[in-house]
Amino acid sequence: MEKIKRLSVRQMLDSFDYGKTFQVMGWVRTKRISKNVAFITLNDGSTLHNLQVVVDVAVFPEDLLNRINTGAGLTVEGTLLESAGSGQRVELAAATITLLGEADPDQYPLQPKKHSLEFLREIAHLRFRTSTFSAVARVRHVMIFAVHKFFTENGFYNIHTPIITASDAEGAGEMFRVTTLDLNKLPVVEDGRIDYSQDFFGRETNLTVSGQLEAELAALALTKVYTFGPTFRAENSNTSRHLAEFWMIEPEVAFADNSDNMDLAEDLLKYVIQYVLDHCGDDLDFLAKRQQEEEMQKKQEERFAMGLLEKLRFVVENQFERITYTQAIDILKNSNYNKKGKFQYTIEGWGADLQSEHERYLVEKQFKKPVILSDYPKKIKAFYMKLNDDGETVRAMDVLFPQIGEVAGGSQREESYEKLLMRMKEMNIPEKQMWWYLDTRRFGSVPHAGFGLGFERFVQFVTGMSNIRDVIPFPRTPKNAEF
RNA sequence: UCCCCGAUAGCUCAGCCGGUUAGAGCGACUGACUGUUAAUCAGUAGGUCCCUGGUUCGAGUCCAGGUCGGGGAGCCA
Repeated sequence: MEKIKRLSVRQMLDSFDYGKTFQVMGWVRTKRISKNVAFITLNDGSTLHNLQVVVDVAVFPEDLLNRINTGAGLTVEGTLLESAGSGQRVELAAATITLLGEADPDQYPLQPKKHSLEFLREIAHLRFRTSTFSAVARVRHVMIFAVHKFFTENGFYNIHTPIITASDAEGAGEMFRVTTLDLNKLPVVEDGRIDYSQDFFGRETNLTVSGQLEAELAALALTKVYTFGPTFRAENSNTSRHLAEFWMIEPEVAFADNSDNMDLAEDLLKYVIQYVLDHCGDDLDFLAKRQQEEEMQKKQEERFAMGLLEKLRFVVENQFERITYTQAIDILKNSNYNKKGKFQYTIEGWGADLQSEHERYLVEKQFKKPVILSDYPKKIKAFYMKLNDDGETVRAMDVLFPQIGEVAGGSQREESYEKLLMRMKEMNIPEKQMWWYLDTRRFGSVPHAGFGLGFERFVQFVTGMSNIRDVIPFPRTPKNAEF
């Protein structure tokens, strides 16, 4: 006997092979049972949509049908039919049903009803089974693929930079210590300090906060490189935009200046968004509807004017606004918001870092589109950023998006050995430990630039999810490392 | 880390000025129903009112401390 062909739910829904027999496997979303006929809604994650399985109640044992509840895993074989109901084009008339795994309805926490995102976060191991989280997972995957595709098509090489690092000079935040020492019995040297020479690596090590410095080393040989890896920050940040463990995309390009850097960031962001628009229609439609419902819960004045799809198309179709820090300060200082005291922090003058309310004003009120801010005062930026001729500003750039704020930040790097050394001294960076980084400026140093793009923030923007904990499967935040 | 808000049934919430037996909707369960779309209709069960201490004749309700969650800020991506 010929083996029955197995199709995914997606393939089944796309098929026109009416009358043919197929096999499908998936999990029950809902079951509706009446006297003669039962309907089982099946999902396997291959698509947002579900397959309707039609069951002749007389043919199957009552006991089996009773055990098929929301969450159960099934194999169904049957005939593909044009649906007699109006909700779907095709349906599967079941000939055999195998119950692979039961889900006791008294204990299974997912119910055929709307759940809050807060509740689903507590059951993150099961939330993949909801429409929202499966949609986010699929979109996230497509974005990952599009990132690699973009860089590959543009001549970049992907570099795996280390996750464990001995450098604590990346300057991007508090680090997580990596050690194999017995914390209850730490070896100490005479003055009471911990003897790290006995640790696994023979020195202090941490989880990386950025792959940038290593990416620079690679760029100064391979010209165009990027990293796309996990990053760890031990900051006690409790916001909807911060994670202790997140994924960052960090391109680094030799023979490039800060303007090339901005072009690259804009091109990458637009490419990935366009790719998702082209390949995730169903999921985006669902997420758009979800977001719209969420927006309706808010007060009128707090609602975001554009729908999700409208917002994504708008970003793809419009040039990002590019202004310098100095111009931004002027705009903000002369704004009605500032004059009427609507900002919590009034703009007094040049030199202070912008508050997020100021960034949001520029993006959402002034320009109404993504903004790239550049040439910040050197004292609020990192040591490796290239000093401008004015001696006061550096060639930094931040990409600001509506709703999520800073999505990327980067700069042209200081390629002059002398100037870099000077900046390291000014900012108390341990230059001895950074000998390998400084070597790049001693041997064949050339202009180069790069940036870091927070992947989860980007996924937030594309999916419209308002909390970053809902765009990564297992979020790591202060006081939370469950699952 | 700071500011604000919250924690009551499996979920989402109501519970008034402290008062006797703590409620609703959804979900679950049982039954009815000739094709349903998160089906519908009828019924049933389901509670450590977050924890510790305090005030009081009496605390879900008031007070203090804590834990956890949410929103905002800072830090940043």
